[in-house]
Amino acid sequence: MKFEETVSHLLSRVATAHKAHLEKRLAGVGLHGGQLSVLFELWRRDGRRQVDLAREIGLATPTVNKILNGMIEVGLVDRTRLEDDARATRIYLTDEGHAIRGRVEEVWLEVEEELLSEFTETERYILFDLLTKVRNYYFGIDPDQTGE
Amino acid sequence: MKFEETVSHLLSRVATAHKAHLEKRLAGVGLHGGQLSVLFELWRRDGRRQVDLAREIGLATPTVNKILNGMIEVGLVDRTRLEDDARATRIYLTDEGHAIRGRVEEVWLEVEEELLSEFTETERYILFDLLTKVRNYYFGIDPDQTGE
DNA sequence: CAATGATAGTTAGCGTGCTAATAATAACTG
DNA sequence: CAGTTATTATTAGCACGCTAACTATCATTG
Repeated sequence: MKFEETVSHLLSRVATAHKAHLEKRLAGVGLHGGQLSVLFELWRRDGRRQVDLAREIGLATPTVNKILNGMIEVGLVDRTRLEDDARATRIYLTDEGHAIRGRVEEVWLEVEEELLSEFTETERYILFDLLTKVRNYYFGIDPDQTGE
Repeated sequence: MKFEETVSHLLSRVATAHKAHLEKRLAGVGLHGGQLSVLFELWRRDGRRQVDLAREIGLATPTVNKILNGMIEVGLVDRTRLEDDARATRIYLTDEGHAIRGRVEEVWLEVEEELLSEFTETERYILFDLLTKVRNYYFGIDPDQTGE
């Protein structure tokens, strides 16, 4: 059997390569990959609970917790306890968390453009469309029916 | 700016979701994701040096080293020192390393079919083609010219 | 209102990826 | 052939993803 000719194998290779590539580029603005995925969500809406962030990003809560600890250390976000629910916390962007957005967008556009330069206009559209389908496939799977 | 509408962001989401999905499926045959990528390469050709495996798979040598240590522990491969070069080692599949192949192929076909069931015949071909382009983009970048 | 169950965050521990730094050996060069 | 350079494997240490297990709190229900 030729594993190399499967979409799954291709996806795996592309996945790690893409992540490694992003990591290198983000180093220029002092960010890590995981931090960026959280920032994307916080830039959309501030002051949410960790569990809500995690669900939206599609990561496990311990993963988000660890990433947030790192972000608090470098001063990108603050963690505030809720008054009406002592279990939960709200995550707020600091001034630095807001300020870094411009630089990140620059890098992001560069990365996107460099990657897309390999493709024609039509291919870009199709690639986006097909990847969206793959994403929906994974995030559409009901977690309760995932296991056996 | 809408990060969600970039291919890079889509790729990131799909990347982690796909890897997590693979990991769950592979648990059924007692394998981890990294081990599988090494197995793919060893099934193609046995008895290669770690550095050659790493280059072919597209991983850093310390990463491959760690994965191999785990595989030796569970008895999938053996590590042999070269006689004519005391620095290098050769990695050989054990009987178990060969034997597991059938079960892995079954799982692999399942995963592939389930994912592809979302797509038409034409879309599958295009998806494979576009992902191949992305892979070539990342692995075609000359490491010497990567930096600034 | 006491007991039970659900929820939020955290800790511990593992596998996978990286870079930087070491040690040992091979290869090359003056 | 002595000294430098290059190569191979390894170690240490970090980020990121997961599950399992724990604590604290809230909600529900007897």
